[in-house]
Amino acid sequence: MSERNQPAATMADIAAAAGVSVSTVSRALSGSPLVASAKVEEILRIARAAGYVVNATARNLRLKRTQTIGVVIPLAHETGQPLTDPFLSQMIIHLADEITLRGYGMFLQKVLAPGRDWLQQLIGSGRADGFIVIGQSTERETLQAVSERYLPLVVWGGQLAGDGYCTVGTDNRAASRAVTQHLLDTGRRRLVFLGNPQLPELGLRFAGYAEALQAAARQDANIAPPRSVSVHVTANGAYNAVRELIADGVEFDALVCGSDVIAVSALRALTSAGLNVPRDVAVTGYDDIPLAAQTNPPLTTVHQDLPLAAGTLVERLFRRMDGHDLPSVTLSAHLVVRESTAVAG
Amino acid sequence: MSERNQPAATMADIAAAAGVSVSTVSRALSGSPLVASAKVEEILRIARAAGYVVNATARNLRLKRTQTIGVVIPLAHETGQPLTDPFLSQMIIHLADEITLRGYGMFLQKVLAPGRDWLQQLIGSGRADGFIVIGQSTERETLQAVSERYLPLVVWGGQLAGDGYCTVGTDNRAASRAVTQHLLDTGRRRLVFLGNPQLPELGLRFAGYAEALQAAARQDANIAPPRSVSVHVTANGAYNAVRELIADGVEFDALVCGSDVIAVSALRALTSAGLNVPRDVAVTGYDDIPLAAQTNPPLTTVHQDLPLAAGTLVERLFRRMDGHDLPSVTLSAHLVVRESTAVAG
DNA sequence: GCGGCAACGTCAATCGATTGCAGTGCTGCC
DNA sequence: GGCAGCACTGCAATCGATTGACGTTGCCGC
Repeated sequence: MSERNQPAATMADIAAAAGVSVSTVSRALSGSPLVASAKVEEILRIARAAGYVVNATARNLRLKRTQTIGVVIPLAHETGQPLTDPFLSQMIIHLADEITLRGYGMFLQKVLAPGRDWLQQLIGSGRADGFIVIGQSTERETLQAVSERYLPLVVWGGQLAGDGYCTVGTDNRAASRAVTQHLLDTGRRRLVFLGNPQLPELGLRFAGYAEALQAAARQDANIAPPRSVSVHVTANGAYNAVRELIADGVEFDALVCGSDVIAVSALRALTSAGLNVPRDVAVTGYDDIPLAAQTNPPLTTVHQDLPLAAGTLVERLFRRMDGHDLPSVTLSAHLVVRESTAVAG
Repeated sequence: MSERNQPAATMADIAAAAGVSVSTVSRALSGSPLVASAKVEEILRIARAAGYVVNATARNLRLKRTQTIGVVIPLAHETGQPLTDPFLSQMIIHLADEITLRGYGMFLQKVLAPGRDWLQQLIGSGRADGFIVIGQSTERETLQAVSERYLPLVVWGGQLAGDGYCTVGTDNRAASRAVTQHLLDTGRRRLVFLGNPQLPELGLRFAGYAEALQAAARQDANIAPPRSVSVHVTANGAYNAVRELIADGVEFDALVCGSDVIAVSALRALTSAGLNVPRDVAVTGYDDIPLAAQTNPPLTTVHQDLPLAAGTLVERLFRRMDGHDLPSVTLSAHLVVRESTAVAG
């Protein structure tokens, strides 16, 4: 093992071996027409034999580009607890696909406790040519501020009025309105929203829910007013919240959950409390993770096209890296009705 | 927008603003005791005001370390088809956690069609200080060759005799033997293995399955010999394979699936063919992804501790980066019995 | 035989930071 | 008063590659 970790060969080594200058090696390797083709062959042969690979760091420094996209997951709202929402992790895989496809690498960074200037720090470090931020967390101001001076930045999340940064996301409000309307149409009257409306996406979903309820309440006085219960995105957050709701004697016949993960946890809580879904309580989610179709009963939810979402994020980002200031995009999402909201009876 | 994408400030700018040399700024920023504390304060103030961030590329070049871990997913065995196994994506998130915790960044790279020297290329590029390869795919020789000359490399996967690289993984063979034994104990006699044994992990799982069968066959002549059906890891691979199995008239009362994803797909196929699980056919998986507990019926599978796995991978890697040549680790995994293997009747 | 023009290579600056070594200026001690 | 010594600070080399601006060589034609 003595040969382990020998210093890697440099261009100078190859140049020496080939009896030419470093410049010539550099040009040969990048296919410049300034080098005689016989020489290019030779240099390539030597480089290959030596297992030489151009040092990315040096090249990046010189060229001021890294061929790398930064993907950032801010988790200001979550203290501790590794977040493992399948939606999130699948998104990352799809982003990796899209980024790899374009010949770029992906620099993944979770930001657990965003300090002052966390995003500026990341951007300023020059590790990536552009950034995708997944989820706004509670960091809207930061995103807003940064986007005013830095173009190659795209955010997955909810599109809020007044926010100037480029977002890609589904129409959370409309989809949530549709979910709520579906529950009302199937006879539910006391709907509780589960999720933290501080987070932009969940805030919009809550807004859609509230709108649908209020509109319906004008026709039907039996409809309970909007009510939201904030929930930690941790493993048992929703479970505990639902158990408390029941313990507190709150009456409800439907839970509009801010995400599928919350819904799955809520299902468990309801079942463990002896309540039947959908007979006693209907439950809806959001995201349509693979799990949603398999729960018992299967979950009514909102389907988001993840590959399309990832593709759109990356495509937007690359066009912004080219200097185009593109606006936000809203992707369509559609209601998927399953048994968790089947008509009681 | 005219101020967008202004060239980032450099250390020289800060030095000029503070009326000192670049060296002093560098020292001040890295907390060197060689700089008068009043001056440090001043430089820090100026740097902060200017939103200055040390350029990571330049620093990396100079220091010859990147504070970055490369995570590589080789997919030689899969042509096309973005792979979205929840196990894999969850693993990535957990790795990101562990890596972030240690103050490192994570460079994620999917290698779709490994060419000659793909891993050497990646390592030689100097983008990361160490590499974690997730899954051996069909690249054992490459891993073997590289590991002889490059220490900071850890592989998630199956541990095969004769392989010299450092792996972390569960005892696939023993766990699979336990699964198979469980099926035999509950009365199954014609067990078919689903998965591609070319892949080390699946090969070991197949081996465990075959061992258990052969041992039992010595007591009971009714036990059918081992039989494996290779399956693409794509969305419908297992579904189609199972349908074909049925169409071909193959008799079986249990499917030992190489992974939960395969099992879920197999469940669908069986159900769609009018077969009842577990009455007509028992089904088992491997990984215990969240989905496994929620399928209908819930899946008997092998639980792997993902956070522990990720933690172990990263811990091994860091110690190898420190120059310690640690051996492979086998993590324990345990059988989780659910209804998909309930006793018939 | 020599001017001139391709064709091909090399020199050296550059990217932005780090750090060993060499000052510089001031203090204090004899 | 002179000098050793300390506390800072700056110079310049360095990391490894890229590339514009020059050499150099060879060959052709007149």
